[in-house]
Amino acid sequence: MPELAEVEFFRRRWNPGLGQRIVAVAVHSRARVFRGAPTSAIVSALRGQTLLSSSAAAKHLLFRFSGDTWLGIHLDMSGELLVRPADHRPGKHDHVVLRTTTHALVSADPRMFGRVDLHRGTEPPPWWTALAPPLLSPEFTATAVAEFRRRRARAPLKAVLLLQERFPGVGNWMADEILWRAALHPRRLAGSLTPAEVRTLWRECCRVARLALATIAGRTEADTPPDLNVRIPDTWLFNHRWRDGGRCPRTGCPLVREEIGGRTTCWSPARQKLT
DNA sequence: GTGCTTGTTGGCCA
DNA sequence: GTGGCCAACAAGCA
Repeated sequence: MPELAEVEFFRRRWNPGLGQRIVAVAVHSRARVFRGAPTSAIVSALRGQTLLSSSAAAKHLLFRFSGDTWLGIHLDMSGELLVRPADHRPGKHDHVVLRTTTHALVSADPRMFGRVDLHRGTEPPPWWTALAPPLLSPEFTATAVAEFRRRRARAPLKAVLLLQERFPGVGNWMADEILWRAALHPRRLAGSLTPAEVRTLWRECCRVARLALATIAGRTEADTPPDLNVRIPDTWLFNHRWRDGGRCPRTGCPLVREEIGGRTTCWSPARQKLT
């Protein structure tokens, strides 16, 4: 589920642990999420350390602890971070539980496509520094989008927007939202865009990232993912994309769903033309 | 039981 | 070498 803004939302969920000492660590030792780091190393590295800060970038989370210890979490499709009372008993899908004296910081992931990584050192791990510049950074320019489009000229726009090396944090629904706002058909080949269309695409990438962060990342702790749709205005494609018989909020015409680039894609034929 | 699922990766192929 | 496409990963839900 989590894309850019949802990842940021989950990052904030662990804020009650900031500045707190981890008094105990519980892990689900056989879970697939630990394929990047042995659970014994995670337990011994984090126990007794203090959570100093956290960051979210693209679909990744990085938590910095004292003792030059870092915990990376990728939530992938079904991961979620939670805060529970200190005496929380781990459920079936709670793979990491970091206990402070007041809270339990929980990382859960039913499908286990996500991963948990441990890093030791004064600097953040290499995979973190190698992430593409965020959509809202000065490095994410219309020129960079134009250059990338030239390299991926023969791929449909939908598939191109999902490439994290240029559009970090963009997932399925964000890609559809961006193309819908830019009035570009998801099947258009990236190489076919005019310079003006490239600029529009870039602008809508930034706009959707900003809107998503403002709307989703700032939700309160009481909000849970099933309530997500409630908070999102009906003027977005988001609220209509999965509903059978959904209609385009701008034209009122029926929406279409089809697989493009290997992913279910929703668009408004009245607004997004192929030619 | 069947058929879906908002992500990523590696292997295959053009 | 580059880039597009697909299956696989695993569990829950309708």
